[in-house]
Amino acid sequence: MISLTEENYLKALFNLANNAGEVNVNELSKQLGIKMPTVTSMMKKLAEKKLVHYESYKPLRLTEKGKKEAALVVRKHRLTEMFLVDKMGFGWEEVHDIAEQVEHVRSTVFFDKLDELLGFPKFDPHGAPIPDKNGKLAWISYNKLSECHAGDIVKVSAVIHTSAEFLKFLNNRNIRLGTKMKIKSIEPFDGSMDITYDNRQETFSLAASERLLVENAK
Amino acid sequence: MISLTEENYLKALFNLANNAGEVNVNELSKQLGIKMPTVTSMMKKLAEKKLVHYESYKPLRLTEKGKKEAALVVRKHRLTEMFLVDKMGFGWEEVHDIAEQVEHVRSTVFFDKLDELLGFPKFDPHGAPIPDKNGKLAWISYNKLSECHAGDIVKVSAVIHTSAEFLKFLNNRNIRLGTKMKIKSIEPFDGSMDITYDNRQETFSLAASERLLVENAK
DNA sequence: CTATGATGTTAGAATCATCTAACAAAATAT
DNA sequence: ATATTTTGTTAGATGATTCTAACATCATAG
Repeated sequence: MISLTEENYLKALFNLANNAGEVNVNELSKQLGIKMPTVTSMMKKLAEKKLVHYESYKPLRLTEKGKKEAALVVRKHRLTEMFLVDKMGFGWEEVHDIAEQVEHVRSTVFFDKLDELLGFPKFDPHGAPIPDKNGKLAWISYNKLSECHAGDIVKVSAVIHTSAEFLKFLNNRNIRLGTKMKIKSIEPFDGSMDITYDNRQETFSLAASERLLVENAK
Repeated sequence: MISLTEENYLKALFNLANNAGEVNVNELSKQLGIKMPTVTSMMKKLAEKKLVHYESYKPLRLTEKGKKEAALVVRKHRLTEMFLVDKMGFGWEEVHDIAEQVEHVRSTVFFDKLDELLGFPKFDPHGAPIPDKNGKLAWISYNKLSECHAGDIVKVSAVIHTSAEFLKFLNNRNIRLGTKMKIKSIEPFDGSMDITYDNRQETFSLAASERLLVENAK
């Protein structure tokens, strides 16, 4: 049995993992708001349970089992977010904190029902993919807006590290998933971008353009 | 701040309280599946927090503050049950365990939204009244079916101590809230009742008739 | 290539919710 | 009215999750 606390560590590991699947103790500690020594001891415990590969002074990695369990928590989180937005009428900036709580409900039927009522969605309201019941994730490789070039025409596909502040920033500018935009120019000094979309003109800082995932829109 | 554990104790006290508002340590212990010494120490803690009146060897009573907090937990539970049945399509016998988990979500907006989507219901799927946002409960005095007499015509209004087994028992006999029934006769030996409704004829044991609350239906 | 700062670990303590064993009070039955 | 059973309390221990203080290792900037 995986406790609520353990679920939170697994989810954080899953979300923080880089391409190599590695996470530092320090990062994890900051993400969870829990001191490093506590994290270390929890990692030892999760290693005992074969959920994490742990070696002193080495980066943390989820085992296959750990990845699956983590993905199932993420699944519950994202299904919940989707339900809150689609069926209950919440804004995409409001749902993270609520889903953070609902995700710990232990009832397979409950989440199966959410899934069914939503028509088995593949992505959550922020464009993040929803793992399937086996913890498998259909990865689609979007590009960061920040890595695009002047003249590119792209479509907003997902948002990363979604904070309520950033989502409100997007709401204020009327940007949502699917918004098609053209990159007018990029300021070499600080990487800020001039963008046009929907007859609007906005300038995005690098901080913003790094958090928007886009697809080519011809 | 009231912990999840404390919420469970408060809710159990609320549900078990007799007319005088009293609950024994032993009852509470059985209800929660927690040993008596643990209950005693939690009662001292809740007394510190002014949520319970506690005196050694005396029955337990919620304070006014405790009653309000307990009612707010019950409110969350019953709103959730209502939502699960009305908006998500669960059967009334399935929802208790799920609601038991969802009720601990800490988000006022979430439950306000449930309330709104449900049209501010006054009763849950089992006929139990839903406390308002101030913890106030519109008590309606139904009668137990077991206290009715031969010849009475009554309408099922609520179900008490709803266990999944009892609710399935009712489902199997096609009994739901609003079912109108006539008491044909009562067996003096064991209190079992012969009942007719919807062109059916059934015999109810005392155990069953004590758990159905009814209103006079002329 | 060492000094310094950042990162990670160990040791020990605190808090919460739980338990068992032993004792005490209250209720009940003879 | 005493013995027995039921109910309730005290004392002390356990496991989970967290902390702080002190120490160890790693990474890096001179």
